[in-house]
Amino acid sequence: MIRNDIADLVAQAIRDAQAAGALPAFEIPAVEIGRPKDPKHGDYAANIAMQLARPARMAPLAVAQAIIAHLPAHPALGEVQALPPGFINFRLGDGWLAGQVAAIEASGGQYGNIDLGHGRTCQVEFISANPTGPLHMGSARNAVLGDSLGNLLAAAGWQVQREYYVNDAGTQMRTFAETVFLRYKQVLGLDAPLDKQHYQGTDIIDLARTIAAEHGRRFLDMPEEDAILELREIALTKVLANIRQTVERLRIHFDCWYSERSLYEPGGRFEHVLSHLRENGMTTQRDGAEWLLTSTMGSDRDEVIVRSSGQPGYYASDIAYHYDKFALRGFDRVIDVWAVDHQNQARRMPYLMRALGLDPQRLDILLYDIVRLYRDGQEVKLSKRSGNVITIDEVVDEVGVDAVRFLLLTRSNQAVMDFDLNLAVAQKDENRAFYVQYAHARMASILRRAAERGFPRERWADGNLDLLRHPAELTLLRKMADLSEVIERAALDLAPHNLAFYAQDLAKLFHAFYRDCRVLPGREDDAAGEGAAAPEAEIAAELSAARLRLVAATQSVFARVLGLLGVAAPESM
RNA sequence: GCCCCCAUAGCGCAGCGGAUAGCGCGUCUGACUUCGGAUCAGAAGGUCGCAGGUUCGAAUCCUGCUGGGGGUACCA
Repeated sequence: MIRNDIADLVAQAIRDAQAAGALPAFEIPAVEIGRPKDPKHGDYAANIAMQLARPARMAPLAVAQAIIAHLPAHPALGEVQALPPGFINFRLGDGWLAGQVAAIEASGGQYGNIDLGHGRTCQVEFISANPTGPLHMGSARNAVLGDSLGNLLAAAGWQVQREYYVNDAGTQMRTFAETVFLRYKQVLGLDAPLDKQHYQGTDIIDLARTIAAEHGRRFLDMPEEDAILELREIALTKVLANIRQTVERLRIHFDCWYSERSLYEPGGRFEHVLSHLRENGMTTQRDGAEWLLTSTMGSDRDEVIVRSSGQPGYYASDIAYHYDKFALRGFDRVIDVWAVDHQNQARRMPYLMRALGLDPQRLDILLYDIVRLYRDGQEVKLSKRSGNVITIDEVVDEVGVDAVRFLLLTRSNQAVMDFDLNLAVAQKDENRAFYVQYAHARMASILRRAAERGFPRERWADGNLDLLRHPAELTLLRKMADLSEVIERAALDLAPHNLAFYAQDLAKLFHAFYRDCRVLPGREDDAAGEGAAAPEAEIAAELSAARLRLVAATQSVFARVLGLLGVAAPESM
């Protein structure tokens, strides 16, 4: 990455300046390279001279000049200058920028990739919504964040595994099964009122109707407990099938669907972990329950691992599941994507990790804030209890996958998201997904046109990139050269929204280039011909070839970024 | 009570301790006989919630306060 190269060059220059006596001896701090906002300050800036002013006992500007005087040459660098109060500004060379077209072509669609992961394994676990009904819009943000994060980490050198944790154990599942049973009885004409704690959603009526159609009245002719258990399995299968379908529509693929219940099978993970913890003296009996001694790991309290009833406690599944992830399946790193209402649980995870003898640094919890849905300016309240739910499928039907994915990625994770169904569906200026996709389609259109006008790829594939010197061309190239830094920032912060903003910026710069720079040989050719200057016509064709390479390269960068976001890159629209 | 998150232009939001705080929408004014006008250019619009502190330098870090959201159980 060019920024790191510059940091290395500066550190080297300081050492050389010290060796030459231009700077006094002092310990060299880490060199930070920033990005100036104002383009006239160049592409990169170092503030090191100001930091060194005190130890060097020199004016910041003089330090900066001494560093520049000893700066080794680098092919990417153009002008380098010192400016008050002591910044060193670096400008990328035009030739190097133009050469990025070739670098993009050679990257095989992987331009911008970096290597933070060094091939280590990283599991991203996301969605993991209770399988008690269709996925609703709250899960959509989770889905899109998790999936894009997976793409991003893969681009950053991690070996990514995507996992959906199926909460098919516990009391929620029990309540769900009871609700299905009651609805089933209702469908068959029996009086079976729901209780307050049961799921009120009408989707379960449909579910019960289907089950009644397939299985008849047979669940009425067996002990109620048996009926509930059997219905639980049937309903679970159907709900999961529905969830899988929705997930596919969102263009998400999970490598593994992990059953919570499997943790509690005889001889399963939970038993294994529990005995492991007991052997290590990490549990104790108190008030009839068994507690995990997280207080010895820095927590303000212990956690119940086995309730006095004999049932596993709240954190039992988390303990067994994460032990499985790290100690048994051996992921180097795990990221759990959770909604902000799990913040307390998230805060306790590091202590659980320590109690398990695992390094908490290997686990990241990505907390994101809620989604508020609006229609016609009115908030649509989601409430599972009342059964008022807007499903992902409904919104995708209305808005389309691309708008849903893009819009959900245009907020930072910890900002509340207001999602207006009408705006998203309007597909006008408000919809940024369309703006970005339009830019890609326009590039595709230009390349199609070139071929139609007898200028196919073979004729411009080796166009002379040194002709790319127009400010609009160079600005576009600068932005593309940024991609690896955007990927780095987004991967380090677990913040895919950086990519969504980058895509918009890039689209804007492409449109500016399109405005200022004619790509296809057209009127400019004719004008040159009228002036009886045949060589100029030839130059126009060469310039056109260079620009076609630039357009094709830009298109591939766009496809890449849209791919990381999980948004389609259409050839036309 | 305690803990976490949020507060930036009329509205919606970006912004890794750096230079004149940006983007979109909205408003106003403009741009197609030429590659996609689903586009582009220009203008107006800010005491970065308030008050202190750290720093050569703070929207960014620290403390306190105000306002909004969330979390705090042998419930999941």
